[in-house]
Amino acid sequence: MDAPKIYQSLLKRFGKQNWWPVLGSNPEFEIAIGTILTQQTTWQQVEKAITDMINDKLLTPRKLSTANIAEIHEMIRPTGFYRQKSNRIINFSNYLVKNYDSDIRKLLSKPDNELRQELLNLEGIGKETADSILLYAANKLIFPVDAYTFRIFSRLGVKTNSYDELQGIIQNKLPKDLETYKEFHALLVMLGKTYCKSKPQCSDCPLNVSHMRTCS
DNA sequence: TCCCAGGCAGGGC
DNA sequence: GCCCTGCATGGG
Repeated sequence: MDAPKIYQSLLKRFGKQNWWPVLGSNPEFEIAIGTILTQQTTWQQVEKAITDMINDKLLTPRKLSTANIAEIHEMIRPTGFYRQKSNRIINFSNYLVKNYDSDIRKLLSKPDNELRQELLNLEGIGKETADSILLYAANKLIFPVDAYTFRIFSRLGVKTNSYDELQGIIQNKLPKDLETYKEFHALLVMLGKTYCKSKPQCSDCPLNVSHMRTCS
């Protein structure tokens, strides 16, 4: 059972997920900030924080780069790790102001490899966050590998803890199509939340049950 | 009460 | 390179 078949099963079971939801008028920047805020938390908390920032007209590189840090703390507190995340989004905003005239699209229009490496050099942006920005904000054919993806593929027999290896396996099998990439990542998260927490919950799993029962 | 969430960085080895 | 820990709030 490889990536395209898993994708079809999940799409049939859960339907389209329509990631990445955007609430304001600067989609690319909002998605990038969202990828930082959503680290190790739920989307519901991120939505609260983003809504607050939009209502206070704070969600622009210039505003965030000069805002009172205490104000940012209050806005994003629900997402957890708020002191680290504040520093990360301020640093990212400063970077855009200084190097890209506050226009994230100038950064996102760079070649894939160059852009990815540049994102990885920024504080608080690791592989999954960088790849989420590449896929959802820059519309590049790059697949983000998250903890659920490791867990699900491991239970299906693809046992690796190498991000690059699993990403390569998925990208080699998946149709080269943006919507497929975006939906498959979102669907894996949906499957994981529903059936694949650290303790196996395999009953009624849309994937092959005998495979999923080999959970560890 | 305990576990978990759409990770990352830094240290030890 | 891999493994561990701190970071923090909120919901089930």
